[in-house]
Amino acid sequence: MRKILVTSALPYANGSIHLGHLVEYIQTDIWVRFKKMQGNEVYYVCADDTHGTPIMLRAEKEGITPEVLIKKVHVEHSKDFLDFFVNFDNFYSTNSSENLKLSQDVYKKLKQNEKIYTKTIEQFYDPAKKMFLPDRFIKGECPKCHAKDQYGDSCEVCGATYTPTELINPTSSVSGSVPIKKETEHYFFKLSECESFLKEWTLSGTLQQEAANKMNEWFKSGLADWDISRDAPYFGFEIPDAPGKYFYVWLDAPIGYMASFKKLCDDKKINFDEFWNSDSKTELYHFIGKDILYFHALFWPATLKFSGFRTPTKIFAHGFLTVNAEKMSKSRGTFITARSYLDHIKNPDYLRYYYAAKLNSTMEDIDLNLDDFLSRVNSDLVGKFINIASRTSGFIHKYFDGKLYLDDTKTGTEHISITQKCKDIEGDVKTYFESREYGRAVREIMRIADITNEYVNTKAPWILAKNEEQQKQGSDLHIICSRSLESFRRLAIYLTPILPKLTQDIAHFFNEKEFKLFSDLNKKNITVNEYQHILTRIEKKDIDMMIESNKESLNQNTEASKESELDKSIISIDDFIKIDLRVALIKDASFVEGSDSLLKLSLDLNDGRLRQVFAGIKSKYAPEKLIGKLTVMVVNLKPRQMKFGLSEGMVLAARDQSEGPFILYPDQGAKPGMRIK
RNA sequence: GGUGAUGUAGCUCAGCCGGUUAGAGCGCAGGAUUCAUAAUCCUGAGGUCGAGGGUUCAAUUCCCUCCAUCACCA
Repeated sequence: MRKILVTSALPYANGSIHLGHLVEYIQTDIWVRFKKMQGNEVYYVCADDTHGTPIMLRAEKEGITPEVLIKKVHVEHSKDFLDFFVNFDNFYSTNSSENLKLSQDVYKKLKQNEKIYTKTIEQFYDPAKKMFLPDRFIKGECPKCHAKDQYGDSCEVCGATYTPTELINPTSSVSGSVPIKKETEHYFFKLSECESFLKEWTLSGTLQQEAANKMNEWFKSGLADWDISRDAPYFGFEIPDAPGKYFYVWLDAPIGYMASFKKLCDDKKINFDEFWNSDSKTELYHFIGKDILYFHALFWPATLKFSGFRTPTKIFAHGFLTVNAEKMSKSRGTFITARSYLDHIKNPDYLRYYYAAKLNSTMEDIDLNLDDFLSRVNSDLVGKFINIASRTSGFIHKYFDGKLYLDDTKTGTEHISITQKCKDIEGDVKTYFESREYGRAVREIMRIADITNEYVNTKAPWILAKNEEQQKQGSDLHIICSRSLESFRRLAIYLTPILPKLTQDIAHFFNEKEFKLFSDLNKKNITVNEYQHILTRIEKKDIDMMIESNKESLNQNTEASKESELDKSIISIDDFIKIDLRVALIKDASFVEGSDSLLKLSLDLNDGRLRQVFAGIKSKYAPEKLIGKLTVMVVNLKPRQMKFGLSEGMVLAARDQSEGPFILYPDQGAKPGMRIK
């Protein structure tokens, strides 16, 4: 009997659960149900991740406190999980007294172990809002490709990564004001000192091969210390003895696993220390998405290790969900929330089945192909699996009072072999569940469902039933239908971790409350109720409507974002003023040797020096025609080193695809050096 | 840009350490059957295993290059 604690990653309390989240919760829930069916002592905990700037700002925007916001979201999330049969033993919140205490304890121990230090760093600060800004709340021009409106950490256009300080013309997306750089003291965790421990830990079978490879990459580039503090205002936990300093959300989030479990322990009288002491003999598994591997495979074990707790037994990372082979998209209607699925498709077991059929133990992405989803669920579950009961139980009920006949001593081997085939796959199915190769498990189970259908077909009980002799106890008719239904029951038990609701209905059909343990497989006296439809097919129109409604509800957003795109192309007077346009006298102009298009201009702004500008106007203007004329020049353009020399600005000229360039001349009276605005 | 992963029949995927005519489910075509929610069963068509090189007696399977897609870059 093993003692196991399992977690799924904490959903951020800033948005709804969607089908992408559900890959992980369903994957974990299947595993937990499986381990419980084996009779192990298993606890599955999770919590809302409630801290951080985005929560704080969203609450403010909605005109409520963060506490009210996260409570609202917690209710919503809890309902979603419940309705998808994600069976947490406790679904808690990181904003709990348990988490506060544990976070501070962990921190104090890290400090005692000299793993914490402070350092003054320079960060962007929003002077209007009086707060420091996380990278993603600063927008500006990419320093590499000069794409506008990029986040403070990376450019979505060219993919460059940088620090917010490198952005050109940064603005705060909180207040719109120009952020200033400001010094502040931050608290750091000495991750760099944990390298040897982490190498040992991550490379000792705690991670999937691919994840371990990823770790190696990170080790190669060296581990940087981890900034664990944020300045007020911040929605989170204050750092002990550090007024105005808060734990960065990623510090207290994983501790939320412990806190959620602590609450469960207090409620259910479970020994918390047995699971978390450094010498714990229990097992601890974290299911996560591959995107947060860094936090769970580096920070988290290091934090635990150096605060005196046990480290995770294994980290199970999975890939992302795509819908119809593409990233979930709001405009395509494939950004589907859990609630929207429930509203339209209704039965969560369909999705659980489909995910299970595609899940494996790797970090590969999985695809929800909606056409495939429809046909797979309908043909596997309804046509193939449920059909076994549907086509045979009528005879059992009609002639044999609902009782199955499973006496091996009076049954021919060809019939027994159906039972045997079910038994044969039991070991493999369990191994596949254990190793999270659910797709293989499903394939095996469905293979036997096929064999059972073939068996029924070959034996044609409907023909036998016409013979009165066959309507007696122990007849071939009785045997065939009994063996088929027993096979059906066994397969249902195998499928129980995946399909909790459907298999519970099947249990009821067999006059049982539920399939609780794999030992239920050995039940001898099996009876069936009259068969009623347990499962209906998915209808194409429901899927279509789901997509359509997600499009609809998001069209407004799309339109809003289109509008803001337009807004973005409009610049303020302040932006325009930044361009220093001046009247310039062309003192000299000449051809440039080696260039087909350029003229070299010498421009006078009446400020005591001449500026050299290269202009691509050779095709239209002879140098001598230009000398002595006035034109318009951008003065404060960053000088650019060209092959022929430094160009200190540009002159303006009009052109389109077929004509031009035509340079600009100011009206009479304008003088060199005059500002144009 | 760097790193990693993926690319096998219309669709979704399996193919371990290289070895005879490359597999499954779904879909499709033809047939059978009527117990079952037109479900089931049988038969069949469909793939130059992303492209090009290389290693080898032999490569979908190993190596290199390229192309495409995806992810990560704290």
